[in-house]
Amino acid sequence: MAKYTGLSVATISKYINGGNVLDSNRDSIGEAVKILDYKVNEIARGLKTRKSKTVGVLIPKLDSIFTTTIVSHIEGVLQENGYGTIICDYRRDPGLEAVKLEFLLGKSVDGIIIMPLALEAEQLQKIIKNDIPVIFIDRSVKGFGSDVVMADNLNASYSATEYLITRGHRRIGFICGPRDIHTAQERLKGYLRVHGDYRLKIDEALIKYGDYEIESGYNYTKELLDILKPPAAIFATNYEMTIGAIMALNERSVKIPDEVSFIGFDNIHLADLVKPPLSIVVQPMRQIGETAGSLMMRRLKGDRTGFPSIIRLKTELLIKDSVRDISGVV
Amino acid sequence: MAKYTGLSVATISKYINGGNVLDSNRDSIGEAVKILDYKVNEIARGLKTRKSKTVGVLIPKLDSIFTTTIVSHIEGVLQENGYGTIICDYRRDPGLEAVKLEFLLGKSVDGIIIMPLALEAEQLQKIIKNDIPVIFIDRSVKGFGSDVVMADNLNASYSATEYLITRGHRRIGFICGPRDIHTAQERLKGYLRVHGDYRLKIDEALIKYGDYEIESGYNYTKELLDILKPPAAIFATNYEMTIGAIMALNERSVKIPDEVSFIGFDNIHLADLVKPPLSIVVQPMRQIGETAGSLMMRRLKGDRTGFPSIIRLKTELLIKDSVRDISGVV
DNA sequence: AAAAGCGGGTTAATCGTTTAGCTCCATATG
DNA sequence: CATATGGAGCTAAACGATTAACCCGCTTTT
Repeated sequence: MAKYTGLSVATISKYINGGNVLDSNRDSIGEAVKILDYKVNEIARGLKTRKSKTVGVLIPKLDSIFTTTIVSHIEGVLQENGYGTIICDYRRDPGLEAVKLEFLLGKSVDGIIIMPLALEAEQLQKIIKNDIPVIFIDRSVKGFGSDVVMADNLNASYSATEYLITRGHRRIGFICGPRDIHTAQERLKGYLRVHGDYRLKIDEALIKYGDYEIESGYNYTKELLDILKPPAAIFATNYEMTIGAIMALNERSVKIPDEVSFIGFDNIHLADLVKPPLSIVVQPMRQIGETAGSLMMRRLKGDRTGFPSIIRLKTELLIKDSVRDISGVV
Repeated sequence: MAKYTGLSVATISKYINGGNVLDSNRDSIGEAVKILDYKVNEIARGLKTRKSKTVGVLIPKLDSIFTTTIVSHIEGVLQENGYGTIICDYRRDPGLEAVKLEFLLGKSVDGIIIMPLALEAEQLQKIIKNDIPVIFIDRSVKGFGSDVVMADNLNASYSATEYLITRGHRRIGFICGPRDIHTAQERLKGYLRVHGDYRLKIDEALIKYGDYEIESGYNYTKELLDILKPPAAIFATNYEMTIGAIMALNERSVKIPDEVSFIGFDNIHLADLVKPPLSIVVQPMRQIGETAGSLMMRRLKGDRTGFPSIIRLKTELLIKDSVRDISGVV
């Protein structure tokens, strides 16, 4: 390049990075770029600027629509800004989670977006010594002050449960996520709070702690059906457990909503696939991804306004035909 | 590092890259690594070796289990080998497809794994001027000699259709993918070939060309139900169209398999979710991902044996209860 | 005993950028 | 007219590794 134009590399660097260059030179460099098909070598640039123009995305699993839809939109925003997205799936393995986090840092990513599982603040602190931006999605890590983008899980669960209550349901089976996951705690809180607000007693037997996998949705639904006074409604609180619950209900030939009313989570496709169409809590996956992506871009540009910001995005309760109104029935 | 040990950087480089170093020095360097918490700067290394230790993965959509499961296993293999996976979702947009491909190359990836849509050989040739390894998954690009890893679509479709035929079905609705996609062509070939082998006539009205989206599965299923002599069985040939088909059948309250027999594709979760459980053609997603990943690793190591290799992986026909045996019925 | 071989080290160039600091020249200012 | 001012370009040093070329001294070979 320098040779072709007869200019020094410094001038060319100026041209590329928008410095002052004479029009005539500007033209000749532009021409050279075309002819030599010049592309900046981002690696060399990265060495100098200590920026790799990539961000790492660390997620628990890549085979769940919820996660991948978010990732897809993160990737979209980042790519528009010239940033690459290095993805790491830790397969819900706490060991891998830390390993892959280190791996990402080894690749000198400029920022990290994490959907954490078992990661703890201390550990994070140790692994991430340079202060690159970290954004959590869906869940946060206690004691680690950082931006978080998540759905408003508490209200999501509150209003779904409230919907059941106002339709006359009093015994509502609740298939919850793991006790140690923040999202799950929030969803449980919503369930509990609405019971309090409506002065309803809580029957612990109706609360099942699953592990967010199909299997547990399946097993706990069966358990719920088997207790002495089975619930008149079941609320499954994530994508996979919704699938499992439906499998169990189908297997037992339980009629929805005649015998049991049902509300699921996330699984918007599923909603219309089974008969009758299911009422579903829908998380704003696209919005979560885009918000996380653009927040990351802001942080990468050095804008620390509002740090650490906790962004809760509204969920939607999609009403279909899987809930029976028994409020009139005595 | 060099300062700490009193050795030259060259010696340290040898240590890192496995050259001959005196035991005593080896120890002291090892100690220095610990104390200084030294990590090789892959960017600097990349500048010299012209390797970024990252592989680009270009896919049409990140919100389909089929794709993401594959990506997840690709990522797994690559990560084990120290390679990062930069992902790009082109959202089934041919424009974006080329743009993101260039983007990936701009990030100096060492190799590229593509699930192509509209990309053509010529275009590819132009974009990829340096001869980095390219591996196609699921579909190939005509005229571009490169490794391909895919499911054996022809046989998959052949045996699913054959299964229907041997159960007495003669009019089999076939919801095919787009005419210009190789995978879809292969699946169609299987359908046609088995008809030939069994000396059955083909009714063009039973073949619907969808676009691999839910919507088209839904619409074409309805169309199939509406023709004068509707098919006794329907075979949907991808994940999304299987969902759509089931939605349509549900909406029309068509009983499976009493009124219509059904075989779906890929959607293994769905299989048990609906009543009755669906028979499904299952692609070996994990195997596709792992094969593509390790093939990429081999190519990156310079092993060109068998190039270009076209790897077809066996699919499985998962038999459940959605097909009625009418071979005895006259 | 001299030559050859080799293990283990060093030096210095290099990869392709960015950037601080300098020079040069033209224009504006007092 | 002498002096600031500042635009545009250049030089050269970095960034942190790899690597070719070379050197030293010990062992082995003849």
